[in-house]
Amino acid sequence: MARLCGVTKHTLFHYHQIGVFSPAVTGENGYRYYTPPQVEVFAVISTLRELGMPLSQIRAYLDRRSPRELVELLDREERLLGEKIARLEQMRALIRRKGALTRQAMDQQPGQVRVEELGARRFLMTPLGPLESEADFTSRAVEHTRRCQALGVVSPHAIGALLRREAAEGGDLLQGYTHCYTQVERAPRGARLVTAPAGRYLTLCHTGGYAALDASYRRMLDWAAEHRARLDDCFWEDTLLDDLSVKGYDHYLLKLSIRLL
Amino acid sequence: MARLCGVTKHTLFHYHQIGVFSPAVTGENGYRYYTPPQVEVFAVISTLRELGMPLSQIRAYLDRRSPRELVELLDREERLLGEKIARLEQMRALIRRKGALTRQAMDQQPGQVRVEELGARRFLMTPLGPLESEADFTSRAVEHTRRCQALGVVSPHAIGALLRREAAEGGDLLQGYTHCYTQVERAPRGARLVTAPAGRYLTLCHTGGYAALDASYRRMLDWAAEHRARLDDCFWEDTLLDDLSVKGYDHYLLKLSIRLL
DNA sequence: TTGCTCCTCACGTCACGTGAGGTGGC
DNA sequence: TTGCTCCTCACGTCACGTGAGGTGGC
Repeated sequence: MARLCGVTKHTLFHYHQIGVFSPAVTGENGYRYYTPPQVEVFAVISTLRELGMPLSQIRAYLDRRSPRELVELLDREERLLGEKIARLEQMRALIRRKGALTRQAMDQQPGQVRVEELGARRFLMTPLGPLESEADFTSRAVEHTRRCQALGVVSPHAIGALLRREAAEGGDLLQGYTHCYTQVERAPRGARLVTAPAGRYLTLCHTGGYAALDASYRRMLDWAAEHRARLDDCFWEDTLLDDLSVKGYDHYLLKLSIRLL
Repeated sequence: MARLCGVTKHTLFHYHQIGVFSPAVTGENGYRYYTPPQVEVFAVISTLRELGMPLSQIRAYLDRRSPRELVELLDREERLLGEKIARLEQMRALIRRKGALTRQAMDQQPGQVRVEELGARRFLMTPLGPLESEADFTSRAVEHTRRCQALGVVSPHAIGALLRREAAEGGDLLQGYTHCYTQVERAPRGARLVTAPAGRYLTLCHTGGYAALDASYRRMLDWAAEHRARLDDCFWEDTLLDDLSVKGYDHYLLKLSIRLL
Protein backbone atom coordinates (compact mmCIF):
# COMPACT_ATOMS: atom_id res chain seq x y z
CA MET A 1 0.00 0.00 0.00
CA ALA A 2 2.75 2.42 0.90
CA ARG A 3 4.52 1.73 -2.37
CA LEU A 4 1.30 2.15 -4.33
CA CYS A 5 0.68 5.46 -2.60
CA GLY A 6 4.24 6.63 -3.02
CA VAL A 7 4.93 7.15 0.70
CA THR A 8 6.72 5.23 3.44
CA LYS A 9 4.77 2.88 5.66
CA HIS A 10 5.46 5.26 8.54
CA THR A 11 3.25 7.80 6.87
CA LEU A 12 0.44 5.23 6.82
CA PHE A 13 1.14 4.40 10.49
CA HIS A 14 0.99 8.07 11.34
CA TYR A 15 -2.21 8.75 9.42
CA HIS A 16 -3.79 5.72 11.04
CA GLN A 17 -2.73 6.85 14.49
CA ILE A 18 -4.17 10.34 14.14
CA GLY A 19 -7.29 9.08 12.40
CA VAL A 20 -6.79 10.74 9.03
CA PHE A 21 -6.59 7.58 6.97
CA SER A 22 -7.17 4.14 8.42
CA PRO A 23 -7.08 0.67 6.88
CA ALA A 24 -10.46 -0.77 5.93
CA VAL A 25 -9.63 -3.81 8.03
CA THR A 26 -7.20 -4.37 10.89
CA GLY A 27 -6.28 -8.01 11.49
CA GLU A 28 -6.19 -9.64 14.91
CA ASN A 29 -2.41 -9.57 14.72
CA GLY A 30 -2.52 -5.84 14.10
CA TYR A 31 -1.85 -6.07 10.35
CA ARG A 32 -3.35 -3.23 8.32
CA TYR A 33 -5.36 -4.16 5.25
CA TYR A 34 -6.41 -1.56 2.68
CA THR A 35 -8.86 -1.90 -0.20
CA PRO A 36 -8.29 -0.92 -3.83
CA PRO A 37 -10.50 2.19 -3.80
CA GLN A 38 -8.56 3.44 -0.77
CA VAL A 39 -5.65 4.18 -3.06
CA GLU A 40 -7.69 6.95 -4.66
CA VAL A 41 -8.84 8.21 -1.29
CA PHE A 42 -5.26 8.44 -0.13
CA ALA A 43 -4.27 10.25 -3.31
CA VAL A 44 -6.72 13.04 -2.55
CA ILE A 45 -5.75 13.28 1.13
CA SER A 46 -2.11 13.33 0.17
CA THR A 47 -2.82 16.03 -2.40
CA LEU A 48 -4.56 18.18 0.20
CA ARG A 49 -1.57 17.67 2.49
CA GLU A 50 0.86 18.66 -0.26
CA LEU A 51 -1.17 21.78 -0.82
CA GLY A 52 -0.37 22.73 2.76
CA MET A 53 -3.54 21.74 4.58
CA PRO A 54 -2.54 20.56 8.07
CA LEU A 55 -3.46 17.00 8.95
CA SER A 56 -5.51 18.34 11.85
CA GLN A 57 -7.71 20.25 9.40
CA ILE A 58 -8.03 17.25 7.13
CA ARG A 59 -8.99 15.26 10.19
CA ALA A 60 -11.51 17.93 11.21
CA TYR A 61 -13.06 17.82 7.76
CA LEU A 62 -13.27 14.02 7.80
CA ASP A 63 -15.10 14.18 11.13
CA ARG A 64 -17.89 16.12 9.43
CA ARG A 65 -17.44 14.69 5.96
CA SER A 66 -20.30 14.77 3.48
CA PRO A 67 -20.57 15.12 -0.28
CA ARG A 68 -21.65 18.75 0.08
CA GLU A 69 -18.72 19.62 2.37
CA LEU A 70 -16.33 17.80 0.09
CA VAL A 71 -17.41 19.85 -2.91
CA GLU A 72 -16.94 23.06 -0.93
CA LEU A 73 -13.53 21.93 0.31
CA LEU A 74 -12.36 21.02 -3.17
CA ASP A 75 -13.63 24.31 -4.61
CA ARG A 76 -11.70 26.24 -1.95
CA GLU A 77 -8.56 24.24 -2.57
CA GLU A 78 -8.83 24.70 -6.30
CA ARG A 79 -8.85 28.46 -5.84
CA LEU A 80 -5.88 28.28 -3.49
CA LEU A 81 -4.10 26.07 -5.99
CA GLY A 82 -4.57 28.67 -8.68
CA GLU A 83 -2.98 31.29 -6.45
CA LYS A 84 -0.17 28.90 -5.55
CA ILE A 85 0.61 28.22 -9.18
CA ALA A 86 0.65 31.94 -9.87
CA ARG A 87 3.14 32.41 -7.03
CA LEU A 88 5.34 29.65 -8.36
CA GLU A 89 5.31 31.30 -11.77
CA GLN A 90 6.48 34.48 -10.10
CA MET A 91 9.22 32.57 -8.30
CA ARG A 92 10.28 31.05 -11.57
CA ALA A 93 10.54 34.50 -13.12
CA LEU A 94 12.50 35.72 -10.11
CA ILE A 95 14.93 32.82 -10.27
CA ARG A 96 15.40 32.99 -14.02
CA ARG A 97 16.08 36.71 -13.97
CA LYS A 98 18.38 36.44 -10.96
CA GLY A 99 20.33 33.84 -12.90
CA ALA A 100 20.54 36.06 -15.96
CA LEU A 101 21.65 38.96 -13.80
CA THR A 102 24.39 36.87 -12.17
CA ARG A 103 25.58 35.53 -15.53
CA GLN A 104 25.79 39.06 -16.78
CA ALA A 105 27.76 40.08 -13.68
CA MET A 106 30.31 37.34 -14.33
CA ASP A 107 31.24 38.98 -17.64
CA GLN A 108 32.20 42.26 -16.00
CA GLN A 109 35.81 43.26 -15.24
CA PRO A 110 35.86 44.92 -11.83
CA GLY A 111 37.80 48.16 -11.53
CA GLN A 112 37.87 48.91 -15.24
CA VAL A 113 36.46 52.20 -16.55
CA ARG A 114 34.66 51.49 -19.80
CA VAL A 115 32.33 53.05 -22.32
CA GLU A 116 29.36 50.81 -22.89
CA GLU A 117 26.29 50.87 -25.03
CA LEU A 118 23.37 50.20 -22.68
CA GLY A 119 19.75 49.58 -23.61
CA ALA A 120 16.87 51.45 -22.01
CA ARG A 121 15.95 50.33 -18.50
CA ARG A 122 12.86 51.15 -16.47
CA PHE A 123 12.70 51.90 -12.79
CA LEU A 124 10.33 52.37 -9.95
CA MET A 125 11.84 55.37 -8.21
CA THR A 126 11.44 56.96 -4.80
CA PRO A 127 12.98 60.34 -3.87
CA LEU A 128 15.17 60.17 -0.79
CA GLY A 129 14.97 63.72 0.57
CA PRO A 130 17.77 65.05 2.74
CA LEU A 131 19.91 62.34 4.34
CA GLU A 132 21.70 63.04 7.59
CA SER A 133 22.88 59.52 8.29
CA GLU A 134 23.02 56.05 6.84
CA ALA A 135 19.98 55.25 8.97
CA ASP A 136 18.02 57.88 7.02
CA PHE A 137 18.92 56.13 3.80
CA THR A 138 17.74 52.86 5.29
CA SER A 139 14.40 54.35 6.36
CA ARG A 140 13.80 55.65 2.85
CA ALA A 141 14.86 52.33 1.39
CA VAL A 142 12.35 50.57 3.63
CA GLU A 143 9.60 52.89 2.40
CA HIS A 144 10.65 52.22 -1.15
CA THR A 145 10.62 48.47 -0.61
CA ARG A 146 7.16 48.69 0.96
CA ARG A 147 5.98 50.65 -2.06
CA CYS A 148 7.36 48.01 -4.40
CA GLN A 149 5.68 45.25 -2.43
CA ALA A 150 2.37 47.13 -2.35
CA LEU A 151 2.58 47.36 -6.12
CA GLY A 152 3.30 43.65 -6.40
CA VAL A 153 6.74 44.19 -7.89
CA VAL A 154 8.93 41.10 -7.82
CA SER A 155 12.38 42.00 -9.04
CA PRO A 156 15.68 40.13 -8.91
CA HIS A 157 17.38 43.49 -8.74
CA ALA A 158 18.44 44.75 -5.36
CA ILE A 159 17.71 48.34 -4.52
CA GLY A 160 19.80 50.88 -6.42
CA ALA A 161 20.42 54.59 -5.95
CA LEU A 162 20.91 57.75 -7.96
CA LEU A 163 23.88 59.92 -7.00
CA ARG A 164 24.34 63.58 -8.05
CA ARG A 165 27.53 64.03 -10.03
CA GLU A 166 28.58 67.05 -7.96
CA ALA A 167 28.43 64.92 -4.81
CA ALA A 168 30.83 62.45 -6.37
CA GLU A 169 33.05 65.36 -7.32
CA GLY A 170 32.82 66.77 -3.81
CA GLY A 171 33.57 63.44 -2.17
CA ASP A 172 30.67 63.44 0.31
CA LEU A 173 28.58 60.66 -1.21
CA LEU A 174 25.83 60.25 1.39
CA GLN A 175 24.48 63.78 0.89
CA GLY A 176 24.44 63.19 -2.87
CA TYR A 177 21.95 60.35 -3.11
CA THR A 178 18.70 61.75 -4.46
CA HIS A 179 16.60 58.66 -5.25
CA CYS A 180 16.53 54.98 -4.73
CA TYR A 181 15.05 52.69 -7.33
CA THR A 182 14.21 49.17 -8.36
CA GLN A 183 14.59 48.04 -11.93
CA VAL A 184 11.44 46.40 -13.29
CA GLU A 185 10.51 44.69 -16.51
CA ARG A 186 6.89 45.69 -16.73
CA ALA A 187 5.05 48.63 -15.26
CA PRO A 188 2.88 47.65 -12.28
CA ARG A 189 -0.60 49.16 -12.17
CA GLY A 190 -0.86 52.69 -10.92
CA ALA A 191 2.84 53.48 -10.85
CA ARG A 192 4.85 55.89 -12.93
CA LEU A 193 8.15 54.52 -14.10
CA VAL A 194 11.35 56.39 -14.83
CA THR A 195 13.26 55.33 -17.91
CA ALA A 196 17.01 55.44 -18.23
CA PRO A 197 17.53 56.14 -21.93
CA ALA A 198 19.47 53.80 -24.17
CA GLY A 199 22.85 55.16 -25.17
CA ARG A 200 26.53 55.30 -24.34
CA TYR A 201 27.41 55.12 -20.66
CA LEU A 202 30.63 55.38 -18.74
CA THR A 203 30.71 52.37 -16.41
CA LEU A 204 32.81 50.86 -13.69
CA CYS A 205 32.23 47.73 -11.66
CA HIS A 206 33.19 48.35 -8.09
CA THR A 207 34.20 46.01 -5.30
CA GLY A 208 35.67 46.92 -1.95
CA GLY A 209 32.62 48.10 -0.09
CA TYR A 210 31.30 51.49 0.79
CA ALA A 211 34.58 52.87 2.14
CA ALA A 212 36.27 52.55 -1.23
CA LEU A 213 33.28 53.75 -3.23
CA ASP A 214 34.28 57.42 -3.52
CA ALA A 215 37.60 56.41 -5.04
CA SER A 216 35.77 54.48 -7.75
CA TYR A 217 33.57 57.49 -8.55
CA ARG A 218 36.67 59.66 -8.67
CA ARG A 219 38.32 57.32 -11.19
CA MET A 220 35.33 57.67 -13.46
CA LEU A 221 35.38 61.45 -13.12
CA ASP A 222 39.11 61.52 -13.81
CA TRP A 223 38.64 59.40 -16.89
CA ALA A 224 35.94 61.77 -18.14
CA ALA A 225 38.13 64.82 -17.53
CA GLU A 226 41.05 63.18 -19.28
CA HIS A 227 38.97 62.26 -22.29
CA ARG A 228 37.02 65.53 -22.26
CA ALA A 229 33.77 63.57 -22.02
CA ARG A 230 30.61 65.39 -20.99
CA LEU A 231 28.66 63.51 -18.32
CA ASP A 232 25.01 63.44 -17.35
CA ASP A 233 23.96 64.87 -13.97
CA CYS A 234 23.70 61.65 -12.02
CA PHE A 235 25.30 58.28 -11.49
CA TRP A 236 23.36 55.02 -11.35
CA GLU A 237 24.50 52.67 -8.63
CA ASP A 238 23.37 49.06 -9.03
CA THR A 239 24.12 45.88 -7.11
CA LEU A 240 25.12 43.02 -9.41
CA LEU A 241 26.49 40.48 -6.91
CA ASP A 242 25.32 40.25 -3.32
CA ASP A 243 25.59 37.87 -0.39
CA LEU A 244 24.11 35.12 -2.50
CA SER A 245 27.32 34.72 -4.47
CA VAL A 246 30.00 36.56 -2.46
CA LYS A 247 30.77 36.84 1.23
CA GLY A 248 30.32 40.22 2.85
CA TYR A 249 29.46 43.68 1.59
CA ASP A 250 33.10 44.39 0.76
CA HIS A 251 32.89 41.79 -1.98
CA TYR A 252 29.57 42.96 -3.40
CA LEU A 253 29.85 43.88 -7.07
CA LEU A 254 28.35 47.30 -7.67
CA LYS A 255 27.96 48.71 -11.14
CA LEU A 256 28.35 52.47 -11.40
CA SER A 257 27.20 54.07 -14.62
CA ILE A 258 26.64 57.55 -15.97
CA ARG A 259 25.37 58.61 -19.34
CA LEU A 260 27.76 60.20 -21.81
CA LEU A 261 26.23 63.30 -23.34
CA MET B 1 13.16 43.55 8.62
CA ALA B 2 10.93 40.63 9.42
CA ARG B 3 7.89 42.60 8.25
CA LEU B 4 9.65 43.62 5.05
CA CYS B 5 10.58 40.03 4.38
CA GLY B 6 7.14 38.72 5.24
CA VAL B 7 8.27 36.37 8.02
CA THR B 8 8.32 36.44 11.83
CA LYS B 9 11.40 37.64 13.64
CA HIS B 10 11.90 34.11 14.89
CA THR B 11 12.66 33.03 11.37
CA LEU B 12 15.41 35.66 11.23
CA PHE B 13 16.69 34.48 14.63
CA HIS B 14 16.73 30.92 13.38
CA TYR B 15 18.47 31.71 10.10
CA HIS B 16 21.04 33.75 11.99
CA GLN B 17 21.66 30.94 14.45
CA ILE B 18 22.25 28.31 11.80
CA GLY B 19 24.26 30.68 9.64
CA VAL B 20 21.97 30.82 6.63
CA PHE B 21 21.22 34.53 6.76
CA SER B 22 22.91 36.87 9.22
CA PRO B 23 22.53 40.59 9.85
CA ALA B 24 25.18 42.77 8.21
CA VAL B 25 25.89 44.25 11.63
CA THR B 26 25.26 43.00 15.16
CA GLY B 27 25.25 45.73 17.81
CA GLU B 28 27.06 45.43 21.12
CA ASN B 29 23.69 44.95 22.80
CA GLY B 30 23.00 42.03 20.46
CA TYR B 31 20.63 43.97 18.18
CA ARG B 32 20.55 42.73 14.59
CA TYR B 33 20.91 45.32 11.84
CA TYR B 34 20.21 44.47 8.22
CA THR B 35 20.97 46.52 5.10
CA PRO B 36 18.57 47.36 2.25
CA PRO B 37 20.07 44.97 -0.32
CA GLN B 38 19.72 42.14 2.20
CA VAL B 39 15.98 42.21 1.60
CA GLU B 40 16.58 40.91 -1.90
CA VAL B 41 19.05 38.34 -0.63
CA PHE B 42 16.50 37.08 1.86
CA ALA B 43 13.86 36.93 -0.86
CA VAL B 44 15.95 34.48 -2.87
CA ILE B 45 16.88 32.36 0.16
CA SER B 46 13.27 32.27 1.21
CA THR B 47 12.25 31.31 -2.31
CA LEU B 48 14.72 28.42 -2.34
CA ARG B 49 13.31 27.32 1.01
CA GLU B 50 9.75 27.49 -0.27
CA LEU B 51 10.80 25.33 -3.17
CA GLY B 52 11.73 22.67 -0.64
CA MET B 53 15.49 23.07 -0.41
CA PRO B 54 16.48 22.24 3.19
CA LEU B 55 18.19 25.00 5.12
CA SER B 56 21.19 22.70 5.58
CA GLN B 57 21.64 22.58 1.80
CA ILE B 58 21.21 26.32 1.48
CA ARG B 59 23.81 26.68 4.19
CA ALA B 60 26.12 24.23 2.40
CA TYR B 61 25.78 26.22 -0.80
CA LEU B 62 26.51 29.50 0.97
CA ASP B 63 29.69 28.00 2.42
CA ARG B 64 31.00 27.55 -1.10
CA ARG B 65 29.11 30.41 -2.73
CA SER B 66 30.36 31.93 -5.95
CA PRO B 67 28.69 33.51 -8.98
CA ARG B 68 29.30 30.37 -11.03
CA GLU B 69 27.79 28.10 -8.36
CA LEU B 70 24.85 30.45 -7.97
CA VAL B 71 24.05 30.29 -11.66
CA GLU B 72 24.17 26.50 -11.55
CA LEU B 73 22.00 26.40 -8.46
CA LEU B 74 19.42 28.71 -9.96
CA ASP B 75 19.35 26.75 -13.22
CA ARG B 76 18.73 23.53 -11.31
CA GLU B 77 15.99 25.10 -9.24
CA GLU B 78 14.34 26.56 -12.30
CA ARG B 79 14.09 23.12 -13.83
CA LEU B 80 12.67 21.71 -10.59
CA LEU B 81 10.22 24.57 -10.44
CA GLY B 82 8.98 23.72 -13.90
CA GLU B 83 8.31 20.17 -12.79
CA LYS B 84 6.67 21.38 -9.60
CA ILE B 85 4.32 23.64 -11.52
CA ALA B 86 3.43 20.79 -13.84
CA ARG B 87 2.61 18.64 -10.80
CA LEU B 88 0.41 21.36 -9.34
CA GLU B 89 -1.44 21.63 -12.63
CA GLN B 90 -2.08 17.90 -12.40
CA MET B 91 -3.29 18.30 -8.83
CA ARG B 92 -5.61 21.05 -9.93
CA ALA B 93 -7.05 18.81 -12.62
CA LEU B 94 -7.46 16.00 -10.07
CA ILE B 95 -9.22 18.25 -7.59
CA ARG B 96 -11.47 19.87 -10.14
CA ARG B 97 -12.53 16.55 -11.59
CA LYS B 98 -13.02 15.00 -8.18
CA GLY B 99 -15.29 17.93 -7.36
CA ALA B 100 -17.26 17.48 -10.56
CA LEU B 101 -17.60 13.77 -9.86
CA THR B 102 -18.87 14.39 -6.35
CA ARG B 103 -21.33 17.04 -7.51
CA GLN B 104 -22.65 14.58 -10.04
CA ALA B 105 -22.97 11.92 -7.35
CA MET B 106 -25.11 14.24 -5.24
CA ASP B 107 -27.73 14.32 -7.96
CA GLN B 108 -28.24 10.57 -7.90
CA GLN B 109 -31.07 8.83 -6.10
CA PRO B 110 -29.73 5.73 -4.38
CA GLY B 111 -31.68 2.54 -4.82
CA GLN B 112 -33.66 3.68 -7.82
CA VAL B 113 -33.54 1.69 -11.05
CA ARG B 114 -33.49 4.12 -13.94
CA VAL B 115 -32.91 4.34 -17.65
CA GLU B 116 -30.31 6.97 -18.42
CA GLU B 117 -28.71 8.38 -21.50
CA LEU B 118 -24.96 8.21 -20.91
CA GLY B 119 -22.22 9.68 -23.04
CA ALA B 120 -19.20 7.70 -24.19
CA ARG B 121 -16.53 7.05 -21.58
CA ARG B 122 -13.01 5.78 -22.02
CA PHE B 123 -11.19 3.35 -19.81
CA LEU B 124 -7.83 1.88 -19.15
CA MET B 125 -8.69 -1.76 -18.59
CA THR B 126 -6.90 -4.74 -17.10
CA PRO B 127 -8.24 -8.34 -17.31
CA LEU B 128 -8.63 -9.99 -13.94
CA GLY B 129 -8.27 -13.67 -14.79
CA PRO B 130 -9.83 -16.30 -12.49
CA LEU B 131 -10.52 -15.03 -8.99
CA GLU B 132 -10.55 -17.44 -6.10
CA SER B 133 -10.74 -14.93 -3.30
CA GLU B 134 -11.08 -11.27 -2.57
CA ALA B 135 -7.31 -11.18 -2.13
CA ASP B 136 -6.94 -12.21 -5.78
CA PHE B 137 -9.04 -9.25 -6.81
CA THR B 138 -6.84 -7.01 -4.72
CA SER B 139 -3.64 -8.35 -6.32
CA ARG B 140 -5.03 -7.68 -9.77
CA ALA B 141 -6.18 -4.25 -8.69
CA VAL B 142 -2.68 -3.48 -7.45
CA GLU B 143 -1.23 -4.50 -10.80
CA HIS B 144 -3.78 -2.34 -12.54
CA THR B 145 -2.98 0.63 -10.34
CA ARG B 146 0.75 0.17 -10.99
CA ARG B 147 0.02 0.12 -14.70
CA CYS B 148 -1.95 3.35 -14.45
CA GLN B 149 0.84 5.00 -12.48
CA ALA B 150 3.49 3.81 -14.95
CA LEU B 151 1.42 5.40 -17.71
CA GLY B 152 1.20 8.64 -15.74
CA VAL B 153 -2.58 8.43 -15.42
CA VAL B 154 -4.01 10.76 -12.78
CA SER B 155 -7.70 10.09 -12.41
CA PRO B 156 -10.21 11.19 -9.80
CA HIS B 157 -12.08 7.96 -10.48
CA ALA B 158 -11.51 5.09 -8.12
CA ILE B 159 -10.99 1.69 -9.64
CA GLY B 160 -14.07 0.14 -11.23
CA ALA B 161 -14.88 -3.36 -12.38
CA LEU B 162 -16.74 -5.18 -15.14
CA LEU B 163 -19.13 -7.92 -14.05
CA ARG B 164 -20.54 -10.61 -16.36
CA ARG B 165 -24.30 -10.45 -16.47
CA GLU B 166 -24.64 -14.22 -15.93
CA ALA B 167 -22.69 -13.92 -12.68
CA ALA B 168 -25.18 -11.35 -11.43
CA GLU B 169 -27.96 -13.69 -12.47
CA GLY B 170 -26.25 -16.60 -10.72
CA GLY B 171 -25.61 -14.62 -7.55
CA ASP B 172 -21.91 -15.43 -7.16
CA LEU B 173 -20.46 -12.02 -7.91
CA LEU B 174 -16.76 -12.57 -7.18
CA GLN B 175 -16.34 -15.16 -9.94
CA GLY B 176 -18.05 -12.84 -12.37
CA TYR B 177 -15.62 -9.93 -12.40
CA THR B 178 -13.67 -10.01 -15.64
CA HIS B 179 -11.82 -6.70 -15.75
CA CYS B 180 -10.98 -3.76 -13.59
CA TYR B 181 -10.65 -0.33 -15.09
CA THR B 182 -9.95 3.33 -14.53
CA GLN B 183 -11.86 6.01 -16.37
CA VAL B 184 -9.57 8.51 -18.08
CA GLU B 185 -10.10 11.67 -20.04
CA ARG B 186 -7.23 11.44 -22.44
CA ALA B 187 -5.32 8.44 -23.74
CA PRO B 188 -1.88 8.13 -22.15
CA ARG B 189 0.96 7.24 -24.50
CA GLY B 190 1.29 3.63 -25.46
CA ALA B 191 -1.97 2.42 -23.96
CA ARG B 192 -5.03 1.09 -25.67
CA LEU B 193 -8.28 2.37 -24.25
CA VAL B 194 -11.63 0.69 -24.13
CA THR B 195 -14.63 2.85 -24.91
CA ALA B 196 -18.04 2.41 -23.36
CA PRO B 197 -20.39 3.52 -26.11
CA ALA B 198 -22.82 6.35 -25.64
CA GLY B 199 -26.40 5.19 -25.37
CA ARG B 200 -29.19 4.17 -23.03
CA TYR B 201 -28.15 2.40 -19.87
CA LEU B 202 -30.02 0.82 -17.04
CA THR B 203 -28.54 2.26 -13.86
CA LEU B 204 -28.81 1.94 -10.12
CA CYS B 205 -26.91 3.72 -7.39
CA HIS B 206 -26.08 1.30 -4.65
CA THR B 207 -25.26 1.82 -1.01
CA GLY B 208 -25.00 -0.78 1.70
CA GLY B 209 -21.64 -2.31 0.97
CA TYR B 210 -20.57 -5.51 -0.69
CA ALA B 211 -22.92 -7.78 1.21
CA ALA B 212 -25.98 -6.08 -0.25
CA LEU B 213 -24.54 -5.74 -3.73
CA ASP B 214 -26.05 -8.87 -5.25
CA ALA B 215 -29.52 -7.71 -4.23
CA SER B 216 -28.99 -4.49 -6.15
CA TYR B 217 -27.89 -6.38 -9.25
CA ARG B 218 -30.93 -8.60 -8.90
CA ARG B 219 -33.25 -5.61 -8.75
CA MET B 220 -31.83 -4.38 -12.03
CA LEU B 221 -32.23 -7.79 -13.62
CA ASP B 222 -35.79 -8.03 -12.31
CA TRP B 223 -36.60 -4.62 -13.75
CA ALA B 224 -35.18 -5.70 -17.11
CA ALA B 225 -37.20 -8.91 -17.07
CA GLU B 226 -40.35 -7.07 -16.10
CA HIS B 227 -39.90 -4.49 -18.86
CA ARG B 228 -38.65 -7.05 -21.37
CA ALA B 229 -35.45 -5.06 -21.85
CA ARG B 230 -32.47 -6.69 -23.53
CA LEU B 231 -29.25 -6.12 -21.64
CA ASP B 232 -25.63 -6.04 -22.70
CA ASP B 233 -23.27 -8.76 -21.47
CA CYS B 234 -21.65 -6.92 -18.63
CA PHE B 235 -22.31 -4.51 -15.81
CA TRP B 236 -20.12 -1.51 -15.07
CA GLU B 237 -19.46 -0.96 -11.39
CA ASP B 238 -18.17 2.49 -10.50
CA THR B 239 -17.44 4.18 -7.19
CA LEU B 240 -19.01 7.63 -6.96
CA LEU B 241 -18.62 8.42 -3.27
CA ASP B 242 -15.83 7.03 -1.13
CA ASP B 243 -14.29 7.60 2.30
CA LEU B 244 -13.67 11.20 1.38
CA SER B 245 -17.33 12.07 1.71
CA VAL B 246 -18.93 9.14 3.58
CA LYS B 247 -17.84 6.99 6.50
CA GLY B 248 -17.09 3.37 5.79
CA TYR B 249 -17.50 1.10 2.78
CA ASP B 250 -21.12 0.39 3.61
CA HIS B 251 -21.92 4.01 2.81
CA TYR B 252 -19.92 4.16 -0.41
CA LEU B 253 -22.08 5.12 -3.37
CA LEU B 254 -21.55 2.67 -6.22
CA LYS B 255 -23.10 3.21 -9.60
CA LEU B 256 -24.09 0.04 -11.42
CA SER B 257 -24.91 0.39 -15.10
CA ILE B 258 -25.54 -1.86 -18.04
CA ARG B 259 -26.23 -0.94 -21.61
CA LEU B 260 -29.71 -1.44 -23.00
CA LEU B 261 -29.59 -3.16 -26.37
C1' DT C 1 15.59 -22.79 9.32
C1' DT C 2 16.16 -18.45 6.55
C1' DG C 3 14.67 -14.21 4.82
C1' DC C 4 11.35 -11.06 4.53
C1' DT C 5 7.66 -8.38 6.31
C1' DC C 6 4.69 -6.92 9.78
C1' DC C 7 4.13 -4.67 14.28
C1' DT C 8 4.90 -1.24 18.53
C1' DC C 9 7.45 2.05 21.07
C1' DA C 10 10.50 5.60 21.81
C1' DC C 11 13.23 8.93 20.33
C1' DG C 12 15.13 12.08 16.51
C1' DT C 13 14.63 15.83 13.12
C1' DC C 14 13.39 19.83 10.59
C1' DA C 15 11.85 24.52 10.58
C1' DC C 16 10.29 27.14 12.96
C1' DG C 17 6.39 28.93 16.86
C1' DT C 18 5.45 30.12 21.58
C1' DG C 19 5.94 31.93 25.63
C1' DA C 20 8.79 33.44 29.88
C1' DG C 21 11.74 36.66 31.70
C1' DG C 22 14.71 40.45 31.16
C1' DT C 23 16.90 44.74 28.87
C1' DG C 24 16.99 49.22 26.46
C1' DG C 25 15.76 53.41 23.72
C1' DC C 26 12.16 57.40 22.96
C1' DT D 1 7.27 56.56 33.98
C1' DT D 2 4.86 54.03 30.12
C1' DG D 3 4.72 51.44 26.09
C1' DC D 4 7.04 49.30 22.77
C1' DT D 5 10.78 46.67 20.97
C1' DC D 6 14.82 44.11 21.36
C1' DC D 7 17.18 40.06 23.26
C1' DT D 8 18.11 34.92 25.04
C1' DC D 9 16.70 30.49 26.53
C1' DA D 10 13.94 26.65 26.79
C1' DC D 11 10.41 24.11 25.42
C1' DG D 12 6.49 23.00 22.01
C1' DT D 13 4.77 21.48 17.49
C1' DC D 14 4.06 19.46 13.09
C1' DA D 15 4.73 15.62 10.06
C1' DC D 16 6.88 12.43 9.75
C1' DG D 17 11.90 9.50 9.84
C1' DT D 18 14.84 6.28 12.26
C1' DG D 19 16.16 2.69 14.58
C1' DA D 20 15.52 -1.10 18.30
C1' DG D 21 13.38 -5.15 19.48
C1' DG D 22 10.04 -8.52 18.67
C1' DT D 23 6.44 -11.42 15.98
C1' DG D 24 4.58 -14.14 12.12
C1' DG D 25 3.70 -16.28 7.54
C1' DC D 26 5.84 -18.87 3.32
